[in-house]
Formats: sequence, C-alpha cells, structure tokens
Amino acid sequence: MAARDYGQYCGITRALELVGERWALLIVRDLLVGPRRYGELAAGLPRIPTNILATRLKELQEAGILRRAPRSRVVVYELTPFGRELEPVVLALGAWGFKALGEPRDEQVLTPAALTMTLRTAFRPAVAVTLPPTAYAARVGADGLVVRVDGGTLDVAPGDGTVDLAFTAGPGLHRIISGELSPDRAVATGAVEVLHGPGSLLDRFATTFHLAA
Amino acid sequence: MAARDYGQYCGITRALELVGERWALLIVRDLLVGPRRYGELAAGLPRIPTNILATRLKELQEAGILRRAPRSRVVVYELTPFGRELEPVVLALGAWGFKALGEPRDEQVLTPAALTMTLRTAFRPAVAVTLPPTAYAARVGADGLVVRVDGGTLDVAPGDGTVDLAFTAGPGLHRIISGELSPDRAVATGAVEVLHGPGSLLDRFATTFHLAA
DNA sequence: CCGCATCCCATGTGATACTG
DNA sequence: CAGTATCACATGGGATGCGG
Repeated sequence: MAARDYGQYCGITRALELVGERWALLIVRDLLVGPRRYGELAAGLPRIPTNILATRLKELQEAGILRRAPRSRVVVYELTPFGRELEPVVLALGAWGFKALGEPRDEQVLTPAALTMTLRTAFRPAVAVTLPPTAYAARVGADGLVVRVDGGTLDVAPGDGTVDLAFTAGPGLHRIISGELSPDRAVATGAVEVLHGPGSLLDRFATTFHLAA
Repeated sequence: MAARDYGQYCGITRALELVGERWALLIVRDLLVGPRRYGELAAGLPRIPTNILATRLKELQEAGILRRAPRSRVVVYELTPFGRELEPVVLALGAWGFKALGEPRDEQVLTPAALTMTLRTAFRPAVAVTLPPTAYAARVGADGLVVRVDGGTLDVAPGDGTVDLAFTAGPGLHRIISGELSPDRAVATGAVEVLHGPGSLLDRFATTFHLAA
C-alpha cells in the first residue's frame, strides 16, 4: 500500500504517514481501551466501511502498531508497545477536540470507547488523590461502564456492578466535564439522570474529571 | 467543503474532522514556528499542490485555527489562540514519529520549520537549566537556524549570528538526538560537521536535546 | 512574481453485495 | 463472523493559467 509520503525527514510527517489516514487513529483509540475483535471494532466505528477497516488493520499491522493475536479460538487485534505509545497523541487530540465539541447532533453517537478515552483525558490525578475512592457507573445507551477512581489511579471497564453512583452518560456529561453545566443544574434539567446513589457525588465526579475550554 | 464527519460525539473525532485532512497538521506545524506568507508555506511543504494549500488554508481559517493577517502591505497566515493550542498535539506526534524515522531517503528534505519543531520536541528543560546559556547555529541547506538555550527556555530563530557552536544539521543530527550516535562518532564519521566553535559543545547539545527510541 | 483558481487524471473512500 | 469484491464518487496530485 505504501502510504503516500510527504517527502520530508521529520517526525511529524512520519507519524502522519503511519497513522494519518482516515479512521486510523480512531482504530487506535478503540484499541487503547483494550484488545478488540473485528466485529467489535466495526461496532465501535459505526460509519466505517468494512473494506476500509480491513485495509487499515492491515496497514497498521504492517507499520508495527497493532497485531493480530489468537485468543482462545478467535482472533483479536491489540496494540503493540509501539502502538500503545500513541496514547499521548490520542489524549492530546481528544483534549483539543473536546473544546470544539458543539451541541451534539442527532446522528452522532457516543460509544463506550469514546467515553472511556474522554474520561482518561479529563482525569485529574492530582485532585483524585485527595478524594476517597469512588466507583461510578455510567450508562451509555445499552452499555454500562464502571469507572473506579482510587487515589491517583483511574480504571474504566465495561459492565455494571455495585458502585457509589450510577448515572446516564449522554452529551450532558460532557457539559459537566467542561464546566459549562453545574452538576445540580444538569440533574435539574435532565441533562444527566442519576440512576442510583446520592446525587451529591456528582460534584465529586465533576471535580475529578474536568477539561476546561 | 464540510469535512466529512465521523458521526461520533467525541473529542478525538472532532479534532480529526478539523485537522485530520492531509497536509493540515503540517501547515499548523509550520505556523507554530511563526506567521508565514502563502509562498513561504508552499516552500516549506515542497510537495503540496497549490490548490490543496489554498483549500486547507480556507478550511483551517473557517475552523478558527488560523487567520489571514495583513502585515505591512502583504498578507500572512498566523495561528489563532485556538490553533496554537494544537502545539501539544503536534509535539506528541513528532515525538512518536521521531522513533519511526528510518534512514533518510534521497528525496526527503529537511526544512527549517521541521527542525525547529524537532528541537522543541526533544528539548529537555530540566537538563538545560543546569547548563550555562548556550547559542548554537544549525545550517540547514541554504538556511541557518540560531538555537538559544538559556536556563529552561529554548528559542529557535532563523538566521545566523554569533554563537558558541555552529554545525551542519542533516540527518546525522537526528541520530545524535536519538542517542544512536555519540557526538564524537558523528563528527568522526562526518555525519555532523562542526563549522565553528569547540566540538566538545556538541556533547552539551546532545544532553540538552534528547529523544530516545 | 505572488497568490491563488482551473482542469484532468490517479488514487482513496464509501456503500453495498457477496463469500469462506 | 470476518472479511473480500465491485463500482460510483470524492479527494488528492500535478500541470497550467491568470489576475493584481
């Protein structure tokens, strides 16, 4: 395939030659959350044509960014150490793009992987270390996400479980993270719905995860 | 034009919709060094078709990333504050891609803007603050770059001047920054040529600018 | 000459259908 | 489920033109 090159001897051009093609960094984003099967990747990128997904996976494998790994009868795609080093790039892009997120449009979906990376981007360890360990559950459509904050560490995993606070994670959550909406107003206006636990914990969430414009 | 969108409510997708098109981040890279005229941008991106450059400039202006500014009879393009916030993204990409830079091919050029961003990426303020202020001059083909390190600050500007050490900046410089080549071996093999000043200062340069694989 | 705009063709992308 | 094949179309690349 040989990605068209930019003809410059420069780290940025090299990076863009390797992961600058359309959809490539979104595949990396989803794999930063964990290994995924082909169908899981396709589900997390609803608009990607299957031929493009297949092509990108081959290119990224060729570049040493991901590999196909056999896992108990099925194949999963997982990042190599080199690919995992793209995390700062993805987080930096996410932090910058977050500020340019306007009102969500109807056609836009919110995937668990996207929310996971948003939380990683907005996580403030320095603040979290001063707070008691807390577990949140975020409901993303049909999926659940368990968010555990303990000391300065963050762990986001799929599924449900016993948590201190459960809430819905729609676009309203982004407005809390950006500080555009206070937690109480978010609850009052229905932007965020508390499903379980004391709503006051939403304040703690808002101070733990913050990304200002 | 309306960049094709990814259909997700996510900072990363938003960022890629704004600066994910081919050449866009390279234009940003060059403008991070300073305002540029149309022709200067074209010169710094030798392979960009002129229509693509014109299109990107319009899109990036539309997105609020750069603006056309009149400067004494001519128009220059310069980043807006929002566009300047892309610096962490560009530096992260550069740091990652730097590790994947293989041997330079003949067709690959090294532009002053690219070298400037490489130096910014590789700069280690914590090390620099322990060293005496030093001025280097790097010769990039027909262009000169003056690199001033003072305390924890770095300033890279075009031109020549009185410096402590002057040397040629070819691909050999990258191998010094990566630690792949020791300064003495670089000089011995001719990978880097000292034009002026004590060659021993190249060691200081190597500790000030470092980006390991 | 600089700053683009136009034209044409090669390539990449997207939607859909199809196969092991 | 995990891709491959096909085709229409959008975008990128290169040459060229043109007005200020």
